[in-house]
Amino acid sequence: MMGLGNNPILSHLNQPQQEAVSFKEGPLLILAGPGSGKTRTLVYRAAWLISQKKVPPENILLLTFTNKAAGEMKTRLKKILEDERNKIPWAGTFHSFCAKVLRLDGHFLNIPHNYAIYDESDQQGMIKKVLDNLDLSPKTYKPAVVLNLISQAKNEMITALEYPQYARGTFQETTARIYLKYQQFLKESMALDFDDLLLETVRLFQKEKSVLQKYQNQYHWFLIDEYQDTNHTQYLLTKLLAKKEQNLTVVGDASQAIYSFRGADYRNLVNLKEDFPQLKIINLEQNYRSTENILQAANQVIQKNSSHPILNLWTTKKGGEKISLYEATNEEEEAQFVVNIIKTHLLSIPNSSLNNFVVLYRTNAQSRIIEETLLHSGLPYLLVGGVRFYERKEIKDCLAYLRLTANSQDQMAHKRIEKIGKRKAKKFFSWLKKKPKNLTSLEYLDQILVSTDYLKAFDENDPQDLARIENVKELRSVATNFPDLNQFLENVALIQQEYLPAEAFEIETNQPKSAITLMTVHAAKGTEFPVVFIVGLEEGLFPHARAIMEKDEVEEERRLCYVAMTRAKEKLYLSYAHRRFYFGEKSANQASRFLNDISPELLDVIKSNLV
DNA sequence: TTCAGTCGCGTTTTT
DNA sequence: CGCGACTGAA
Ligand SMILES: Nc1ncnc2c1ncn2[C@@H]1O[C@H](COP(=O)(O)OP(=O)(O)OP(=O)(O)O)[C@@H](O)[C@H]1O
Repeated sequence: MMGLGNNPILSHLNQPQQEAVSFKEGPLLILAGPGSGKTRTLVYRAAWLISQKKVPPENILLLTFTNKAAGEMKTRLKKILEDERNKIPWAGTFHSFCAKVLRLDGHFLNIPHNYAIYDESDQQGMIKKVLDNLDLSPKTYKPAVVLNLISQAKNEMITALEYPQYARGTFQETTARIYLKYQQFLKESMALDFDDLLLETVRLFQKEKSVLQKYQNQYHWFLIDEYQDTNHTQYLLTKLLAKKEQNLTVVGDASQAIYSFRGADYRNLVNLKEDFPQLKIINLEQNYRSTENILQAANQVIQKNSSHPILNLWTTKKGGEKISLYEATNEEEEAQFVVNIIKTHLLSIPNSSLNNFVVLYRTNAQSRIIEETLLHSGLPYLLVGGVRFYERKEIKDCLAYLRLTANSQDQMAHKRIEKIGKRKAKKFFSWLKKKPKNLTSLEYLDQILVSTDYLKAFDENDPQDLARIENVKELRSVATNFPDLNQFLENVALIQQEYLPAEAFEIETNQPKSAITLMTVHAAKGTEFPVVFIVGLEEGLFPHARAIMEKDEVEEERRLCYVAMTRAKEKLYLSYAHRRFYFGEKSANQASRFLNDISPELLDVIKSNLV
């Protein structure tokens, strides 16, 4: 046998990475900081299993944090496996996996195969309906707040029937009543919300051993990324699935846990030790992404946290450029600074691509001013997240028709169709009555568009209407990729903000267009860019005002800042504005506490010259 | 049934 | 400030 280092797969990895990739069997936890190659190791491990250990790809389950990340991992895996006619393992989020399981085997829990998946706005609509039904005011019982409590309960596997036991105080007691009715309405609608997907799958596995066995026999190897951001139900799923074969590889970093607001708990990482006593832990300490200066500054920020371990990192990229800090007078000037710097970069490095730049911010609202300034300068940008494609009126209208076509009990889709217009609804329902069976998603969509005269109301000369027509066309092109209607709707529900508009790609090459990326820090998880801007580093914004009361929440903001900084490979720009419009009011802000934690030698401070 | 105008509320972060 | 939800007029 040849030495491990000569192996075509292992030769691209350092020593501890090789150890992880070629780890024989049993539970394995890779704990490592940002840029140390965790994701890379996971991909190579899958490749190793397939090409060296001859594990059939269909026996491997790859779970990621977003479906986009799953897509990227599949692409990288294909590249590594090259000409081998290997298939690629199934890869997706916990939610997608569960959706698939319930589609197939949900009937054991009386979940029909054509169940609907309710997103945030469907959930809110449902809660409003419940409040109406129980004669409660949506002012006292804000749907978002109630939903948050219900979601927390579901994360802990507490059902509507059990919730009253745990409810404390009038608000929670009323929430218990709402929760019960909410579940009843969901059931009537044959619908599940996001949390239900996880919870019901756990219930299914616990209740119906034969189903669990079926999946345990199908999957023998489990590879899970970003484990620090899993919640309790996801932990239970991991345990149930991997218990039998024990071949579990998990990667994570507590310092990058940023989703606790959604029930995630980084302690799931160490909890694995209890449920998998054989657990082997491997640390990766070499960072391949950032310069020494960037790593040092990021480390100075995260060092203030005391609740979780902070993993060591080193790099061979000694020194590097200093971190620039810009103190702007207001948010307009801050945005102008970003644009000016990018322009300067482009001039000094003629062929440098706009894809090298990312602008990160704490809240979505901050993107507006950056967008406006970029638009004004003529520089193309790509907004990740933001007003999502699937949230546009015309798209939601089309989807409501399709949803009711798939599942006639879907109350929220029904309500929306009524709201679109009585006349169109009438036409739609008469079509639905004699609706042909077994058409493709696209055929259904086209028949609906024709029978409701949906596009007739739009005026092609009105640019806004034209955009709507274009959007519907784009929906048609997405539909061609998912001929099965249930799968199409499932994909739409689970992809949500991950969807990139077609205009983001070059027509001929299908490569992403050259553009500056704009996104929230949360959305930036797992990415890397040569040049990173973090804007709005002000007390009250980052850390956010709603997170500065509790120690745990401040620590999470700090981790968020750490994640943001460690996205940068070569150059990091930090900025804040002394004054900023907040809800239409001007407010004065101090520099973020995180900036004070970075030692001055690492910083190059640029003061606004326009004061 | 539709649309224009007003009010009020909100911004953390998202599968 | 900007958007969505609601209301009243046609
Ligand atoms: N052994 C290696 N040789 C060369 N490059 C490497 C090696 N390991 C990792 N890299 C590179 O380092 C960068 C970071 O890797 P990766 O994204 O896998 O890290 P990560 O630990 O998952 O980061 P994060 O925690 O931020 O998601 C990538 O560009 C990757 O290609």
